Amino acid sequence: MVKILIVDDENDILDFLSYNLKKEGFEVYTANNGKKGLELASEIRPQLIVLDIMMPELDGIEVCRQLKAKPELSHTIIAFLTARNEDLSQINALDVGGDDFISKPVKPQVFISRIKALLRRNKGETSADQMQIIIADLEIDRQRFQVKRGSEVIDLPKKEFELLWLLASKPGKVFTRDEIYNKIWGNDVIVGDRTIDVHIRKLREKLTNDHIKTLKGIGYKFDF
Amino acid sequence: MVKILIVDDENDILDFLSYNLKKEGFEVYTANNGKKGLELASEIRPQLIVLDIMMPELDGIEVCRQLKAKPELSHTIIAFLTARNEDLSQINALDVGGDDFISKPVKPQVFISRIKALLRRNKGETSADQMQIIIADLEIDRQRFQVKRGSEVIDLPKKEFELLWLLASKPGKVFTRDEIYNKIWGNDVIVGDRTIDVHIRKLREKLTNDHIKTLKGIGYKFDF
DNA sequence: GCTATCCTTAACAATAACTTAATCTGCTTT
DNA sequence: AAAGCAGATTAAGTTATTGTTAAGGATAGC
Repeated sequence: MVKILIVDDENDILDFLSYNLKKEGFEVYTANNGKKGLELASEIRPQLIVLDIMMPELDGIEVCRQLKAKPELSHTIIAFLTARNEDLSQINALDVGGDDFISKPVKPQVFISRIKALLRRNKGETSADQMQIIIADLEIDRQRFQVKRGSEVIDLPKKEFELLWLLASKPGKVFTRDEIYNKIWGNDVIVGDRTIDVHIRKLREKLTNDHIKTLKGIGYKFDF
Repeated sequence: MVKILIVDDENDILDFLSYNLKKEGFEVYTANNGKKGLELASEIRPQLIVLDIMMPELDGIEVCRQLKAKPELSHTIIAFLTARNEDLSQINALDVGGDDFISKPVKPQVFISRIKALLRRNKGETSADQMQIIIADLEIDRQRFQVKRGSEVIDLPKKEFELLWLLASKPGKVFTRDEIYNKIWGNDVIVGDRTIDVHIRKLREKLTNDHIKTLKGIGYKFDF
């Protein structure tokens, strides 16, 4: 049975996430502050810990740091909960050893599917390069050149896949057209103005979800 | 008489699988939850257990773990039933001691032939390296350089066999042409552009089933 | 040495993926 | 409100990559 620990200072959120995870058959533990979280983690050794970043006293980042310091917990999967606006803390949290970010407000379905995807990912290999990006409701699999949304599998042709991979590799970052050209086509290849647009369009069509956002005059970004 | 136990929470599936196995002359038992499954298993000692992974309360993985803990059942063959999308959980289930995965929706013919293949396999040795891959409706046998589909036996020449073996060893993974060259011909050997295609074509011709998929500009993958 | 099977090659055909071009749409600017 | 701009949309080319076929060379078994 997979054990999951949730650490958040808001009891409502604990209840809500806990309920949804239990419904999926997980063994769920909760803690409403960082200190208790650390103690519980040592005791129960969960496979995965959901950590709210913004907490009084011991914040999520610090809890994560201390978890990683304990050998028995250093390989536990960490999923951070972030408020929509504090997205810049992502970089910091990744440095500290987090595996994923889930932004509040949390939709149950998205939450569950990311938790499952994370658990799955860590079973694979000891992660060679990065072969997978888990983001929003998508699982982008470089090994298969395909994208999964829940149970739906979407095969993508090469250029479309590379484009999605690029955008999703730094969610939120705006890529200019030039950047995209350089990374996907290479500096020397010259293609017309509308080529990217067409690929973007096809991606949007296939990932019905509207994650790719246009910033006019600037570029594109993956929004989640 | 070979005894088979099926554990699944959906009665429709129990009936369906049960019917097909009985038709083949097996002695079939069923349980519609993990707990009953464990009890029945201890009682009747089946040679093979078909276990649905996704079940409420006690899931298939956990049932398997508990089965393996009982000495009298630790050598029982376990075949997991998985939903199409949760294929990555395969790795975990194999860790836990599963012998095979059968993905839903189940086709009767495929189901039967895999069950038979599993029973056959366990007669032989205690599995040296890996000498056999059982996937989809195929049984790929490295010792004989041949493939079985149901009762049909297909002999393959070396290169074709190696190619199939490679692709089937990581189902779903895309192998680039370069990877294929390196693994099958070796880094130094240089063969023309069309060589792989021709082998692929011959494989497709022989395995009438259409498992080998082309991703243009990327490579080939075994799709199941 | 003869034969059969396997492997590779080459020429050509087929096709999916990619690019382009022409036309729209919506927004901003003046 | 018209013009101008940037991107969206479509459908129609193009091209690169793969499929197909047949034939010749290699290898092994007899």
